[in-house]
Amino acid sequence: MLTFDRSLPMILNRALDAIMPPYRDLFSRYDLTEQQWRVLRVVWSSDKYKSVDLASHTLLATASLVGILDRLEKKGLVSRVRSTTDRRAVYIVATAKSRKLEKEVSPQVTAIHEHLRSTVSVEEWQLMESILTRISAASASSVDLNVPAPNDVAAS
Amino acid sequence: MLTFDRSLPMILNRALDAIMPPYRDLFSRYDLTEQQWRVLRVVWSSDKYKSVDLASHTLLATASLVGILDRLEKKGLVSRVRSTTDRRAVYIVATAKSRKLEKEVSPQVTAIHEHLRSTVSVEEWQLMESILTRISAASASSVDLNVPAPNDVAAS
DNA sequence: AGAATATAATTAAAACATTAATTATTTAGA
DNA sequence: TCTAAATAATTAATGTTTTAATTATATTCT
Repeated sequence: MLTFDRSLPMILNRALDAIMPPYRDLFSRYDLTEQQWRVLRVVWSSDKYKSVDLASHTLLATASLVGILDRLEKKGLVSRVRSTTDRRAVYIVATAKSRKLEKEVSPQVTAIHEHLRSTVSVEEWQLMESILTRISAASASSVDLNVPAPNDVAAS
Repeated sequence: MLTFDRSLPMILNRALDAIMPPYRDLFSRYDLTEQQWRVLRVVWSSDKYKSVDLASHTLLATASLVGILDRLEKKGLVSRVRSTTDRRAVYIVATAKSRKLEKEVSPQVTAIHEHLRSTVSVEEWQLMESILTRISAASASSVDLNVPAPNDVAAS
């Protein structure tokens, strides 16, 4: 029988609960939140990023991004540049200051990750990753099934 | 080389992002949030629960719990009963109204879970669960290492 | 061209998260 | 016993999430 403790959401939340504290401790030493770090990580990976692309890569809703970007901008870590070709769009770019931060923090993040990695074998790690990826993919596509196709018409 | 996309926090967050929408859709049909559901699930599993025990079973901070319980109480789904033996403690008990809700919603939650379960083999599911549990346990204990033991004295 | 539709970013409001401080009560120790 | 420390619940302040609505600009279609 399924107990609440062993439901997938609780398994995943418990794992996140267990692994995040070292990351959060590190980030807070640099006055960053976990979400701010997530945004920076993606911004650093490319020259330019639209908010909408940031959202998909960080798994943050665009509405949440607005406030996070406001605070990052206020700290001088990113700047917003209005696109000239599509004036609705805004590009988010990393500042020199944030590049310095990246060099300082990234190695420490890597160290935390390596420690996590070392707690199980390489094979187990890959297996876990592939299983979770498969469950995720299956869920995502089954959600899509509930969304009417472009030319779909309600039963009538 | 480690890419951000494949870090454990992102793998876990992506999985949660993929699997939660069906649960959230269901809960919102009953005007419940995910966290409210989590609290109810635990409250239903026993006659009495102190806030502090609810926190550990739901993975919610006690400070967050206060507001969630306020709203559940306002909806008439739980009530707070001050303990007579320890007047600091408050027991959270399920109301008859919330028991009705349980009977209606639980089967649908089970259905979502079974669908998730069916996307991978039983062996894979068990493996994933055990690997994540092991990583969680290892992280939790390594966090403890940074916390002074009861009789610990700072190096001097 | 002009109207309907779509898209990008933002705002608004309610719920929740996180950290630190506070209140009330209980327990432990000198 | 009386005080210091621990515990249970709460409050406060700041940051984030979620859903829905809004603004501005682009695109599509006739």
